[in-house]
Amino acid sequence: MKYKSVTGTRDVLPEEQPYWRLIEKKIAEITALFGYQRVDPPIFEETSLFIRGVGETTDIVEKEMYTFRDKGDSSLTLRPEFTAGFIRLYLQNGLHMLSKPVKVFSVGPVFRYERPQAGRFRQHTQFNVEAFGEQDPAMDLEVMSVAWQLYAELGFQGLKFQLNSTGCPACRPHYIEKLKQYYQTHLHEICEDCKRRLERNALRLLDCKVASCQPVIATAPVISEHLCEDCATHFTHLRQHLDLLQRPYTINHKLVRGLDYYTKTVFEVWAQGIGSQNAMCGGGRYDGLIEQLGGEPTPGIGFGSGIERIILSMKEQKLQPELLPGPQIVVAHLGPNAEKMAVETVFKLRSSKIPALMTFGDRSLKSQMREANRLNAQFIIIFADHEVESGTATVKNMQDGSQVEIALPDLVSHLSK
RNA sequence: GUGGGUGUAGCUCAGUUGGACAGAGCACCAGGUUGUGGCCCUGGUGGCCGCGGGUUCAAGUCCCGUCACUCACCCCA
Repeated sequence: MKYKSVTGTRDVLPEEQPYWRLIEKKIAEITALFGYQRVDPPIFEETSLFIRGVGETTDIVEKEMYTFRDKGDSSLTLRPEFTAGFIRLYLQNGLHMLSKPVKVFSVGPVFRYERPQAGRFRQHTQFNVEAFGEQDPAMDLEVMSVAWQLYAELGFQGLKFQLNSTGCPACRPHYIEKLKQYYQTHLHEICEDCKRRLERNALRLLDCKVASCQPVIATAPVISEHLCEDCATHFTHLRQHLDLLQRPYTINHKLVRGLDYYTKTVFEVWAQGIGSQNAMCGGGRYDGLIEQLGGEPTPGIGFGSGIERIILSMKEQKLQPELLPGPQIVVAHLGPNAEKMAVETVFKLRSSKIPALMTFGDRSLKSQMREANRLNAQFIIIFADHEVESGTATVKNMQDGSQVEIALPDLVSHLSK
């Protein structure tokens, strides 16, 4: 085969379309229910937007971005995430002048040059929700609930939030310092990756998966005990809201986000039978990011959820969407005059909004019927010599096998019943 | 970037210690009913056995390389 799809990309075939249609429908319904408006930023932006937005020390920026120069020698990058582009859109189009919060969402492809594995691709489709300009913990609850409701309506069982606070510039540095000090006293016990993390991204130490690191993690200082008063109060109120709604959650001290810009709330939604690596979504608050990208100091919170992962999980959990409807009518024909009648009829049916298709070529009636059967047609209309002479159509019900002869002028009204 | 597994028909896979034209099921096409589907039966289309090199009288089978897929790590949705 000469051409094949690029590593880490995939084709969505007809069999999978019902999943996509269902998820798109639920997204449209739920975002409307919560009052979020759709925006669609372009899929590439100036590279510097992502470098500043995502944070300089993460792998995403260092080696995972699809960065290229265009013919004008501008450095552009296929978006590796949504948030930075959203903020640019928000600032550029004056959405920041609207009353707060400004609540938006989008669905579309994002790109990262990673090694593909289960539920991970170089191009994947992300559902992203953001709320700008509101710091009330009830805002956090609302954004989290959008994600929750999507998975609940798709039929996932045993949903649970994983929740943590990652602090703010006032308190996090102190915590990180404590964490580093602690790890300095356990250097001989930790893995090589963790030694690297200690220098680069100390919070990441906490979700190391190496067995020998687990005892060290277990007795490490916990961030929720080192929050400043502002962050601690915010966290407490969010938990009270979750309790109020009786939404199950686990305080997960090991839950940290890879991107530098997160502050306070970080969360994931887990579903039954799905491991921590298959969190349905990841999100959190980023109260400093908008200012960092050139706006007024503005709080923000959002999440991203990979559609391919949702579908993967739906398949694992045997959550099947309804099949998309097939054509109702197949028009079969034997002989050249009959084919002309078939052509006219199939167009007439479609203009009456009846889904119809005709068979092509000179084929036996048997094979045309097989095709109708395969397509799950409700009716097959047969044209041959007899129908041509009498100006009628033979209409056969594919479910019960009954058939009637209908005068052509009455055909549409007969089938509309 | 690191490590493990796997590459044979459109799909799922068999191919015995290297040995004769490379197989099955499903799918597709045709016939069994020259105007009637699903079930059944018969036949057919379809493979440089991922690619390149090597060993050998002989390679789908063994060796090396490479690419791809896949799982895990790193990182992250």
